[in-house]
Amino acid sequence: MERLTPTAPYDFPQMLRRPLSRISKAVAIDPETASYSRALRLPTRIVPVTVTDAGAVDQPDLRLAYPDHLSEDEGAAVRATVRRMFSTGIRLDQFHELMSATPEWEDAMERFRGLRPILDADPFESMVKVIIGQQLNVRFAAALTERLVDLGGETVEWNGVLLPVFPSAEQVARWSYDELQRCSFSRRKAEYVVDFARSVVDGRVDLDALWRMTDGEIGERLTSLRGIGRWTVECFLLFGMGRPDVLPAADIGVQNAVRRLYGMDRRPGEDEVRRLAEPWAPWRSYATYYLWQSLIRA
DNA sequence: GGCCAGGCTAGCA
DNA sequence: TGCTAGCATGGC
Repeated sequence: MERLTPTAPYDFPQMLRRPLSRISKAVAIDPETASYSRALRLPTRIVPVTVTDAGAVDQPDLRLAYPDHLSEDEGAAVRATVRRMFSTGIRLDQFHELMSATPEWEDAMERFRGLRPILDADPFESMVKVIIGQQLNVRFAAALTERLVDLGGETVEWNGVLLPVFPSAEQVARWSYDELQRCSFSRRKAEYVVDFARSVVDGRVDLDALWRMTDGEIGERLTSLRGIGRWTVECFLLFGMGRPDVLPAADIGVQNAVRRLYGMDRRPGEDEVRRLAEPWAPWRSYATYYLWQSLIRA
């Protein structure tokens, strides 16, 4: 058991009550004990991890457990991944300070105090989930993601439980479009997902290289692939790369949430959202996440 | 039953 | 560059 020492405020129980789209079969959440378990895919092996919090919002005590037979390098990789996924290095107090200057945000900032997104474990998984989420209601998107995990069929044993593992790019690349269509994927969505996996496997897309790129460079690289547009890249930057200042201003959900928060009589357009959001920089990703939350927990 | 959902592509002006 | 039809499916 290792301590992860995030900065306060940090509301772990609230983070576990996430929007449906971020929950898949590959993640086991126990609300009773406030614990989060899943398998991580390292280059060398699959590693199950469990994260718990024995503290409170203003004194978080986040802890990480994983099997003790890992090498030093593997342990370091697991710790780095979990720290990134659980946003332990983010100074959320600065975000709260910034947004508290806007009266429209007062209620949301109080309700969501300490809330951070739980990011995806790796870029491949993230992109696949975002492509699945295009233009679909979140519930159905979550169901499709579960079927994808089922199709992979891989599990790892951890504390007496079998944890399903999100399929690798190599696995998905071998599937046919038909296989995904039988899981209720549209033909196009099946093509987008499988083709993306194939471009990762054959090296046309270097996911590791993305970490060293700017948001703009990542967008340029990824939107050149069929099925990946601006919205998809923005969500990928948010949930896959953990970039802090992304604003999907064309997103219907963001527009609906802004409309409600600001008491508008119609849905604002992309430009209007962008203008309104200027003062939220450099925290526009967190503002976006809180807006989505406000829709789900209305 | 119809409209909508945390869009994208291809085709056209 | 900017607009639009078509896509596919489940939720409500």
